[in-house]
Amino acid sequence: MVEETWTRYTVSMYCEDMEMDMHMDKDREHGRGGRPRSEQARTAILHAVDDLLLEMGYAAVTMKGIAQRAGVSRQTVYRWWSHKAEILFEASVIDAQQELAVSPAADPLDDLTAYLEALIRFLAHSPAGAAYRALVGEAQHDAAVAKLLSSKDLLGDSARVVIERAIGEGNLPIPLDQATALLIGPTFFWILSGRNADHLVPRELAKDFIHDLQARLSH
Amino acid sequence: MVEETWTRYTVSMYCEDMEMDMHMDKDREHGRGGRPRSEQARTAILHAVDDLLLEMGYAAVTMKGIAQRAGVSRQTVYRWWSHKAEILFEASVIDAQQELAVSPAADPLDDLTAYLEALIRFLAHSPAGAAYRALVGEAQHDAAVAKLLSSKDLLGDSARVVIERAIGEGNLPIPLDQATALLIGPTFFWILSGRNADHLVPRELAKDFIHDLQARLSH
Amino acid sequence: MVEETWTRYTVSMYCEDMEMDMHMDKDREHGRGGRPRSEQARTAILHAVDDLLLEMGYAAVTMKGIAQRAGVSRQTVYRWWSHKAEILFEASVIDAQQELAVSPAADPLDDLTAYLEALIRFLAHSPAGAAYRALVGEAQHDAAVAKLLSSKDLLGDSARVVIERAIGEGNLPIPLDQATALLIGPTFFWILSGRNADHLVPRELAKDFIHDLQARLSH
Amino acid sequence: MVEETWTRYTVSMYCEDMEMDMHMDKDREHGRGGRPRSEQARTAILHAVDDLLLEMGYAAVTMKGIAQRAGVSRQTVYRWWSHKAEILFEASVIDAQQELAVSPAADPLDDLTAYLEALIRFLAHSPAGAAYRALVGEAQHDAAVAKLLSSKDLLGDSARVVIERAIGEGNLPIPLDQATALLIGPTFFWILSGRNADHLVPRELAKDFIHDLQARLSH
DNA sequence: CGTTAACCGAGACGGTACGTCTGGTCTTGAA
DNA sequence: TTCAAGACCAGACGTACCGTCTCGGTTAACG
Repeated sequence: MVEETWTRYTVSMYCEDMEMDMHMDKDREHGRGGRPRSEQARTAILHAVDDLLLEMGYAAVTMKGIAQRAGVSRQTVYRWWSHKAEILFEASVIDAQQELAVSPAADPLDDLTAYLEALIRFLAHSPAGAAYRALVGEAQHDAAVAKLLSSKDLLGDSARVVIERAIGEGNLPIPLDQATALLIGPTFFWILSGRNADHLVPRELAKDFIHDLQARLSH
Repeated sequence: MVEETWTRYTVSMYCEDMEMDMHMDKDREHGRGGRPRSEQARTAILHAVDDLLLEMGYAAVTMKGIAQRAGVSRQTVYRWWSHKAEILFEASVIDAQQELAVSPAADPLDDLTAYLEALIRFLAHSPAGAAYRALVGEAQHDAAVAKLLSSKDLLGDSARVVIERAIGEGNLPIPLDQATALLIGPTFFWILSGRNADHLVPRELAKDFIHDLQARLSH
Repeated sequence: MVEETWTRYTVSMYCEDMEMDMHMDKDREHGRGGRPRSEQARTAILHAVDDLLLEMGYAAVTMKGIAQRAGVSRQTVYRWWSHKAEILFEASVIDAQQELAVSPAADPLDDLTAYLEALIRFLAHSPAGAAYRALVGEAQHDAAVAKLLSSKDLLGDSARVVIERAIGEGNLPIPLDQATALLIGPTFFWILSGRNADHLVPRELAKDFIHDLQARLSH
Repeated sequence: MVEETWTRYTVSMYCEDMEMDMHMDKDREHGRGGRPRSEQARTAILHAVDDLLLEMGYAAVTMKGIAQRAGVSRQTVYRWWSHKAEILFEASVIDAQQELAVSPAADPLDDLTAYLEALIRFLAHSPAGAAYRALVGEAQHDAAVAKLLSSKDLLGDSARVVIERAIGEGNLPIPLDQATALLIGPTFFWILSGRNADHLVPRELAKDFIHDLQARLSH
């Protein structure tokens, strides 16, 4: 099952065990009468956003431009998304989750290193990462975008998974949230402050993270 | 020499021992004849930007709005600054530097803790910090702003000063730049990703940083 | 036969002795099978137009607004009327005919005066008259509305009846059509050009009309 | 002197003895600073309205369309005119005045006949007349347009001139305004109600008008 | 002590995105 | 087949800001 479901103005992610809900959703939402939403229009819009971001840059990602590129009425865009940030988010979140999900490694250090490599690749080189950085940027001066972003903690979630797997939540001397900040923070800062991502050494950063935890344990 | 040029002409900091330079500057720039630049207009614009950002939020910071608020012609704004990012930067950089400069403490841990407290205060609560976060945001999808920001590494510079003072450059097992990322990163990520700054514990973060360095040394 | 067709299907007046026709109409239109047209929807729409015109003004008379107000689907409106002019016409024509029909008076001058009074009341103060003026307005730049209006010469018909009764067609020195223009024209112009209807003196206008005819006779 | 003057959002007509005022107007309006209004843009817009009305009909006369056709920004149109009715009015009023001004004839009957011929030509066949009819139409359901039209009584003014010349105001048994309604009314009604203008006989209408006045005098 | 060139305010200009609105059409499921 | 509901495309609405461009008027160093 590859379908996604959505509700008006919210973004619902792909989830295997959601099939049943989807049926209910559709029935509830569609509620008796009315032309059903055009799946074609929806995907055309999401693709248009992706394409525009890649080809023309963030400045060209415009509600008007999206509609034009998607061959869709402007009203249709506004009907389902309030801001371009919402479209951008929905268009990139699936890719982002995939790019940030790393398969487990035997060694905890390898595991964390692999994750940091993925994180760097995502933030510095991936289109989805570019969208994400743009959204983080907007969030700094737009409360609506900030709320949108906080509704789905992409980076935090992905880091939590890896940390739990590599360290084990029971072994953590600090709350999981703070651990994610220690793991992600230096890389996040390095890239968002415009520094060269090639100078980052994932394995060293992973080691730093482990040393932190060990030092905190021995207190 | 403490001065740096990053606007079309010159950004003059308010340092007493700079008067002479300014004279020279003026002479050089001014060519022969002509009305000199109005210092009154310049400060009015910078104050207008500050005020607008505080009172009306980032959305109201508009070239048009700035000019109106400053009681200045739109042309006069464009004559001296290309983007609103430049004005915002110039308007907040002095405050930022002051807020990020902490007086030395006896103990390295106290020193670092004091710095992190200042950093948190700056990023999470200060108007200048709000401006800085907005600029970092813009930089994610505007190369010009990115270049502007990288011309004056506010956070990096301030951290470097403290690290050198607390640790000593000779004692560092890693390049200074990477050390700043370890120190700043977690806080930077925490705040820019919209988390509650009150949950940060500066002293623990400072300890983490020191442990990192010690662990690296013992390798 | 009192019925006239001018909409796509049929405009049915509310006359008791028309029931049979309606039945026939329905049968004819209905073909075989299918849900019959909802009389409820039809009257709801006509009433909605009336109400909107009165309460919100002509600008609010919108196909969408009519449907909403009538609690009816947009499609249902379009199914039976092409333009909003058609609905407006159908909604006001009955009222208009009643308002323009004056009971005979003993004296020709009284008869004509009574008619002109009704005409002024209709054009200047009646809701149906407002609708009619709006339609005349639209007709100036919309051929379809012009054709619609000319299909039912409300003013001309009502004037013809009165003139025939007061003067007698045999006594007319000019064609009936031209006589109606002489009778109606000054009032029509006065009101449609935005002048104050209170300044009109129906009895004097009636006298003018009679003098015209007498002068023409004596030639 | 062929220039016109204008003030913001109002229409000022051509007037010989206005030269002096114009100077004052320009000085006053332009009031110290600011780029002066582009006469080129203004005439381009007025011509565009004329052209669109002729070529594409009233439906195509759109603020957007006008701007596009005139090669002018939309904002520039809105800066000087609120409604498209204002532009239409300003664009056609000069032509209208010229078309409705008839040179005096020896005989009063000839004078009035010539005027009615001009009136019929204007209302039924002239582009300026088409614009005028459209405006009268809009005025029936738009108070702003009604006010605009009443600010310059095109038809009334032209008729008054002729009546005064042909009859003499002293000889009128009724107010001048009412006389104009008697003269214009029948023709106005005939054409605006969609009847064939060729069936009008100006000389007979002129006679009717004269007979009216004579009959009123002899009371 | 007048030139003169760059400054300043005001504000009109062409462009273009914004978010909303209506016009018509189409597609559902129920009656 | 009609109905209510409502999504669809198309495109005009009026507003806002962008960056550029005239204007008339000011001002201080230069000659």
